[in-house]
Amino acid sequence: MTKIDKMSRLVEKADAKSAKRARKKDDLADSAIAALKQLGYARTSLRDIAELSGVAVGTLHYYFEDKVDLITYCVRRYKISFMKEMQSILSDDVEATQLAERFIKGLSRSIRRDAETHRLWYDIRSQAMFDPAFHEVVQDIETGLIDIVGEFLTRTGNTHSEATPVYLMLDAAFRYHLQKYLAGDQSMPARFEAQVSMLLASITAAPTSGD
Amino acid sequence: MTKIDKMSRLVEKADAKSAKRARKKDDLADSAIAALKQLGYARTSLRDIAELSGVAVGTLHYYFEDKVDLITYCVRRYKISFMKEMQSILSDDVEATQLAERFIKGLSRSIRRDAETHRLWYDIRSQAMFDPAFHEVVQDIETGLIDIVGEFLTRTGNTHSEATPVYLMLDAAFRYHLQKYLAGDQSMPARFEAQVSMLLASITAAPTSGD
DNA sequence: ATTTGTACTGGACAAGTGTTCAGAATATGT
DNA sequence: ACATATTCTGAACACTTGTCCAGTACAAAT
Repeated sequence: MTKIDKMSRLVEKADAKSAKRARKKDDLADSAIAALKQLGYARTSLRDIAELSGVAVGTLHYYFEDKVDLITYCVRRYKISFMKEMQSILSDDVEATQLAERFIKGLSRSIRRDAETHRLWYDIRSQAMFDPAFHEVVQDIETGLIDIVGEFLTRTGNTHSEATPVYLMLDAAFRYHLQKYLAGDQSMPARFEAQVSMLLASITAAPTSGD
Repeated sequence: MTKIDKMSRLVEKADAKSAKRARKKDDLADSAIAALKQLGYARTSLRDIAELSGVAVGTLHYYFEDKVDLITYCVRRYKISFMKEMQSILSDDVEATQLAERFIKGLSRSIRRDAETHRLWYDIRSQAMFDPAFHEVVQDIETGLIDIVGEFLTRTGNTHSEATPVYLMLDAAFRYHLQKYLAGDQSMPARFEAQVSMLLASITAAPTSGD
């Protein structure tokens, strides 16, 4: 066995180790998300998470630096999976009008299915206004979301509309209907679809100048 | 002195009492707001507030039921003063285009001047997604804000636009630029004005159907 | 079989939390 | 002047918080 063989062996081992560690970390994150989406950032303690994960509190600190690290990891993880879902809709090979419909339907479905998880995002985004420790996650995720909206606009032939204002509009509507839905109003996902369709039509109809 | 005179005296006294108590309560609330706008809901303790107010912790409980009562009182107090400010702009006797300009300027000025206080609103609104104790304040304030937008639309001759979607748009833009402003970008209030002017133009240009 | 390293435990710690309440201080009414 | 009511205090209470770390369990390599 050559020296290089030995080295590559060691590298493989190390990779397998860190892969296993990463898997476990994600498992813990998933349990943490389940806890966080019920109580929110401030009211969920590490003990709550540990209990729900079936591990000791110390284990959480073994995989995550501190509470902020754990929470940001969770938010990132969830929001990225949501963004991938939206991306996959955008990669569908359908015409513009159908794509818009599918996109909006995807969002309203997400309100119905993952309302509790989404509120965690709004929670952290608000925290970021007070705690710079959350600036980076929020910035990253928000940039990603704007990118998706930009791609959506390109795909639907609205190259003259900017991504940011349209994202803001979608985000506002999403948040508002999510809030009402969580408060018990079952009609909100449908209303969301109607309102967004309308707004999207009026915004993309008129050309907007850049800044 | 008649019986009725005596009674009305007592009533006066009682009124003066409760008026004084109300004044003190508002004083405490103002101090509390000063503390809350720095740290946010979850991270501000009653001791922080008491210290900044120059009273003992017990005094806070003498005027407010509990922490939630105190916080909701503060948010309401601040947000109502903000709404009055906006209302006063709307009562100016100027033509439609000028009014729109003033209104937007009023909002961007509020970002500059009261950024830290506004984030408290977004904080509580997010908390409401988890804690029903905040549902009422959030609902009340949001209804008030939508009313103001409705009045604004009427005054600017946009009777065909609905208040809610326009509020959502304004809120989203406000929040977004506030967030960036708090993160250090000084150019945000100006950008906010530009973007809102643009969006308002495109939204109010196209008629929207009601639901 | 023994060493070495990783994975995990759970008790201890110091610092906080909201809330309560007996009692002191102050104001009010007579 | 006195008595009554209101306003305010701050120590005490019972809990919770994130973090740390000595020690255990387990796996892998020699």
